[in-house]
Amino acid sequence: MSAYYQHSIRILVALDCIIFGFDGESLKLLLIKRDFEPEYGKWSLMGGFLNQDEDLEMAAGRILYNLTGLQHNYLEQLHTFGTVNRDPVERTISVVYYSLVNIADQDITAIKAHNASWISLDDRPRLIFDHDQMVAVALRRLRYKAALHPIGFELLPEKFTLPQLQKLYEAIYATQLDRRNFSRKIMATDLLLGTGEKDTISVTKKGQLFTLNTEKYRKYLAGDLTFMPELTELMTL
Amino acid sequence: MSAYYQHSIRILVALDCIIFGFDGESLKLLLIKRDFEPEYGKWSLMGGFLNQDEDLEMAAGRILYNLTGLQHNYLEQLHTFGTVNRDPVERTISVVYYSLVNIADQDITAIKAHNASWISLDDRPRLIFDHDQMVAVALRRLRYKAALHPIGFELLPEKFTLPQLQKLYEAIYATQLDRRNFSRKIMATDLLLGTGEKDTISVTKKGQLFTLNTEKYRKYLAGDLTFMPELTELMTL
DNA sequence: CTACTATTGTGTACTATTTACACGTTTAAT
DNA sequence: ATTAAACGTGTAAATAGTACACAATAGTAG
Repeated sequence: MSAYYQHSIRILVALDCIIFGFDGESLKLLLIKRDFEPEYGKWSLMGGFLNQDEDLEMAAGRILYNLTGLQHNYLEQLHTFGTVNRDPVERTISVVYYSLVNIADQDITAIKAHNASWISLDDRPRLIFDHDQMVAVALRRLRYKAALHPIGFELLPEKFTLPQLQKLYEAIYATQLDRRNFSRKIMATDLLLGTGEKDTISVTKKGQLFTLNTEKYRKYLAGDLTFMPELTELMTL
Repeated sequence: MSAYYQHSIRILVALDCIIFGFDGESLKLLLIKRDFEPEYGKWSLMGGFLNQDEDLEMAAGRILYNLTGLQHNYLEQLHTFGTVNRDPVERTISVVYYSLVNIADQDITAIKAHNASWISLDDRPRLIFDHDQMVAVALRRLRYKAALHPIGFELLPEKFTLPQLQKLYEAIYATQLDRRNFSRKIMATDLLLGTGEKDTISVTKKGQLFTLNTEKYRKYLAGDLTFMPELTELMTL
């Protein structure tokens, strides 16, 4: 080993996951009430430590899988937090990922086993360490990203109606959107395929159910097309 | 110490800095030709290891300062790279920052001492480890960010002309912009203050020199205003 | 010192996009 | 059958973006 490396310190590398969900009304976070030390009894994000033979992304996926039973979700690295005293037990840097999941797909048993629950962003309790800061950064990133790329769909079930999609965007940006303009805008992207089926939930007129046009969707995600740039104004609200 | 922490591994945390500059013609990177091991003689980004009592951001700033003699530059965390075998010597994760500096302000002695040079993005040599990937991510981020926030100014001297600013944007996005529309667009942001002075470089008609309206600039950076959203199309080119 | 060239500064018409707003249709409950 | 709530589609006005034209300035060549 090179002398260059010899004198440097080795420290703990944690991973924390911010897991967003949407229940049709408000944006939710999957948080755990800790039944282990340190900070027993307090609320925190789901986390863990990096293993020896594990890439960062793999580790984040493992933690997400353990908690939710979900794999192949939208998972993106957010930021690395490394203030000296952020973890009072031992110097630890935390690589934070955020994930978008469809609440309906979750594994309830796994979630209960971890003492986790879905909590509305607005009602969330104070979290341990710098986890509140992590959530704030994640929300900003979600707004940033969802304005330019159609990642919102990751939060919805396979089939969804236009009003559902609109409610989601309104929840993300904490704003009201014009139903008619929203509809035209979304339809112009060619991202939705009508299924012919009708919504079963709505009490009055039932909306048409759509699925994602996955081919177009991939193009948008790859960045060949941008989505709703006019929302960029709301990114940092 | 908690048993929870006991079994986890501790690993090396490196920092690498991607330093962008602009010489009036093309975007440049400050790269070092390594006169030390490992990978002696090859090109790489400027990097180092995290110290015990150092925040991540401080460490990145230290590395940047050591190389360029510059402080208080634009410095933003980019991404953390942690593939298992990214560093063949020992498992290391690298927290990567990117910085925008005004080439004219640099400390030439410090740069020479580190065997560093400014290299055009287009002519850059192959870099060690995963540094090429880091640069690719940084360039994408720069394009993303510069379309929505006026960070480009960080690359220019205190006083600059409109044509200089335009050349910068053309370099970042590898595109041609209409001079007249660009001018109107920039002026509408109210970000520039005319100094009355004239350019000294230009051979023919000398353009007016501007400085940043720092008050407006801060508002834009804070995200209260967005900059050139129509460029978002070019973000991922 | 005049004509020429390259580059800067400002203006205007045209097109596309966004926004604001209206009316008819469907579903279920009374 | 009537009513209320929510869906679906349309259109005009305002805003923003694009394409293009011409005059002014500073150096250079003859």
